[in-house]
Amino acid sequence: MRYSHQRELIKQVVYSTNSHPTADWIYDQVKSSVPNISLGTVYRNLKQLNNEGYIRTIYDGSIARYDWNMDSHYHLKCNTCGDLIDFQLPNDDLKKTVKRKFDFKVLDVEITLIGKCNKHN
Amino acid sequence: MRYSHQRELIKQVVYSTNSHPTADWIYDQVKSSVPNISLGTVYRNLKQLNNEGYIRTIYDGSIARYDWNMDSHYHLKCNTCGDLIDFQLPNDDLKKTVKRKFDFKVLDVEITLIGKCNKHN
DNA sequence: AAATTAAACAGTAATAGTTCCTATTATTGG
DNA sequence: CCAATAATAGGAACTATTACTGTTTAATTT
Ligand SMILES: [Mn+2]
Ligand SMILES: [Mn+2]
Ligand SMILES: [Zn+2]
Ligand SMILES: [Zn+2]
Repeated sequence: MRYSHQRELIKQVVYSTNSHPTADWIYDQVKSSVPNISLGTVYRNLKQLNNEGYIRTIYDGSIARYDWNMDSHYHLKCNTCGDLIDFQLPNDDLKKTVKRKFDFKVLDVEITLIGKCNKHN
Repeated sequence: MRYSHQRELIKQVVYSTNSHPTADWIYDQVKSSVPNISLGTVYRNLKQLNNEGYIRTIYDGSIARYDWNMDSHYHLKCNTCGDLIDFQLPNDDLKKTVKRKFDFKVLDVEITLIGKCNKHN
């Protein structure tokens, strides 16, 4: 992967926030340095940064958000303000612990384990 | 909510499978009984069935799938064949237990807890 | 049973997020 | 410096979903 000014800026923007930004938000930020960058460039580079392991892509309902934090961690999603908050836990008694530690009322738990099923051994 | 033939069929289709079907797949199924049903009708009714608590909507990456199983349960997503498989577990030592019980190699765990954060008490 | 009312409909246009295409520009190894 | 080609800007295309509108249908009232 060859160096590109745009990709470097995009990476910096993702690394500058804990807000799990969308492509659009990142686009707006980078535009202040490179006014005529195109949204396609943002998406292309986000995908590359994802594939190279610099960032990860998480889906918030149907929209993609980007996360510089590559540690194994989970997210609390507030369905009032939309915030996505990092958390890390030993997996025991999730709801109660989250209520106690984060003062976060869990209404819905979504767990997806991604991997390979036994059809492909 | 007034009775509708279309909604009844849509509900039956969702209840007839464990595959967590997409709107499009449901549309195709229902078309065999009601050839000129429109996709908008499928989406509208799926949303109503969801709001009335007959089915739930789950997001598989960026696309919506529908699930008749209203019990608290989780999903295994195979990233080779795309299958979404139900599972239910006490939340302890997830990866190892899943590997042992389901012969499913977990590459990535996604957990989202949806609720309300402490800003809204 | 006919008339009335409004929910649900089919068909289609619009929207939003994302990817694709192409001619041009920028990076880099030699 | 130059040639090779990766990356870009700008815009078209695509996909899943929602919104709009005139018509049909289910339910309620005469
Ligand atoms: Mn995170
Ligand atoms: Mn399920
Ligand atoms: Zn909040
Ligand atoms: Zn599989």
